[in-house]
Amino acid sequence: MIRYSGQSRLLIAIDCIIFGFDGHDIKLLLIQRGLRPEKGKWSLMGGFLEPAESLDDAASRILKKLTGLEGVYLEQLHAFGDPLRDPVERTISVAYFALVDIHRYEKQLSTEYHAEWFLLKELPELIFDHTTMVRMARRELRYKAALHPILFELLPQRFTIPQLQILYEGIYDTTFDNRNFSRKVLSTGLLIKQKEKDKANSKKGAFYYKLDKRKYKANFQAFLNFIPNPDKLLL
Amino acid sequence: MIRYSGQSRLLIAIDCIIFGFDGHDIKLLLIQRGLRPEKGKWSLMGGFLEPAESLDDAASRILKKLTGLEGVYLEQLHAFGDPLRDPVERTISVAYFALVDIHRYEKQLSTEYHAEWFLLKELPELIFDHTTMVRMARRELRYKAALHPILFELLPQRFTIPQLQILYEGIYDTTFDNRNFSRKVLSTGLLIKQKEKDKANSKKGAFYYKLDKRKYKANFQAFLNFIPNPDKLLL
DNA sequence: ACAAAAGTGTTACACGTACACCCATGG
DNA sequence: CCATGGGTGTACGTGTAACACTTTTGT
Repeated sequence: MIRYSGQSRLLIAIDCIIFGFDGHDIKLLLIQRGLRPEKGKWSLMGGFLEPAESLDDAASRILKKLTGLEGVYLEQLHAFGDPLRDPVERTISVAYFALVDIHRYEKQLSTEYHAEWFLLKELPELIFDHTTMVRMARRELRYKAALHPILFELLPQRFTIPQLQILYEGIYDTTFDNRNFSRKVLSTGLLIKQKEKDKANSKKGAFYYKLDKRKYKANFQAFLNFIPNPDKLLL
Repeated sequence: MIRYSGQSRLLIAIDCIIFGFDGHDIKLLLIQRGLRPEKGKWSLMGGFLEPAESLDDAASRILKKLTGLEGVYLEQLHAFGDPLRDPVERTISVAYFALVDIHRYEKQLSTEYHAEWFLLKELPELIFDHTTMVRMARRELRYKAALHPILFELLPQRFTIPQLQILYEGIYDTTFDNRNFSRKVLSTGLLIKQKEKDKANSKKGAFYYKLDKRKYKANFQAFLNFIPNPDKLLL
């Protein structure tokens, strides 16, 4: 077998920043590290890249191993390669962030991996550079969510506009005018109104909506500033 | 020395997508690959990660080795890890894209690395998955440039608004209304008007401008849609 | 009846776009 | 003195934000 000579080879890890939303707060799924060093400390779910799999495949595999979920939103965030980031041995980590509907995941919490949901605003200390990863993922999520209808990935199939608003308000740590918010969201044409109402949170009740998957996929582009007709330009 | 056991270790490459602008067209700097296989075919400038350097440092080193330039805009794009992307041996490539002022670089072209500027619209066939990398970089550049004043990195210190417009028009492959364009750009307050005019391209002459570096660095956030007061929200 | 959340109507205004028109200058 | 590209003034329309007000229903 021919190989490139004279070069060093390194471990490749994948780490997953897993976001969830319980209806009130944005949460992050963490595990208690099973390996030494830092055993017992909180960590992102991760693993090593295997010889025959792509980075995306590895991220999916690792996410599934922890949550049992498939087909969730998963996107490469950044590669982290500081020489000292892992004290055991030099390791490059490719971080992915995932958006999961927290309700689809109510299983082996605290069993095999000692996994637990933490409030994004009250995270424990994390191993290595995982805090940096989370900070970058959070920033990226804010960024993307401002331009793309990505946060629907965190909601159940059926949801109300007020629920969506609480989610957005959590992401941006602010409050919006509910009247304008619902109109703006509906004006995208991405939502399909259902017949039933959610009466858990108010007396009047808020209509449920579902995402129009076709339009959702088709409208994933941006609509921007600084350029006259951005809609027509960006792919 | 303790190491993680039972895991395979891989080569890490860095590849640089280097954009330039000559006043008319957007260009990409490519080299002729010196290694087998695919020796002689066109390729992005790249190299292997060395044991003691970070990914960013490696990208800077590789960029400097080819262009002699330091302090240019350089940003991680994506990690590519398809198991078969390099036929010699499995290699993870972390791609970076760079924006350089093409005028600062008029040196050893076609000497040590057989480097050459190609029109972005007329690239030759590239080795491995480099065409995919370029496509992603181009997309990212469009995306970022629509939100951030990033394209100034491609211009010399002193430039005119019409030059800037030609650059934007090249990126988005379209034309803009020059009257509105200049006003919009000036309204950002990022430009400082100079006393001299560039009379090379018109009889009246266009004033030169310089970038207000302080404001430039301060105003690197986005101003967006979908969210009521995005300016105040995104960091 | 009342409180509380959901949602509609209306208005003011900022901003993007279009375009008539003026400016400066070299040939 | 006119052709050419640079640039200003202005008018129009769309989209966003603000907020008064109506709807619905459990207690």
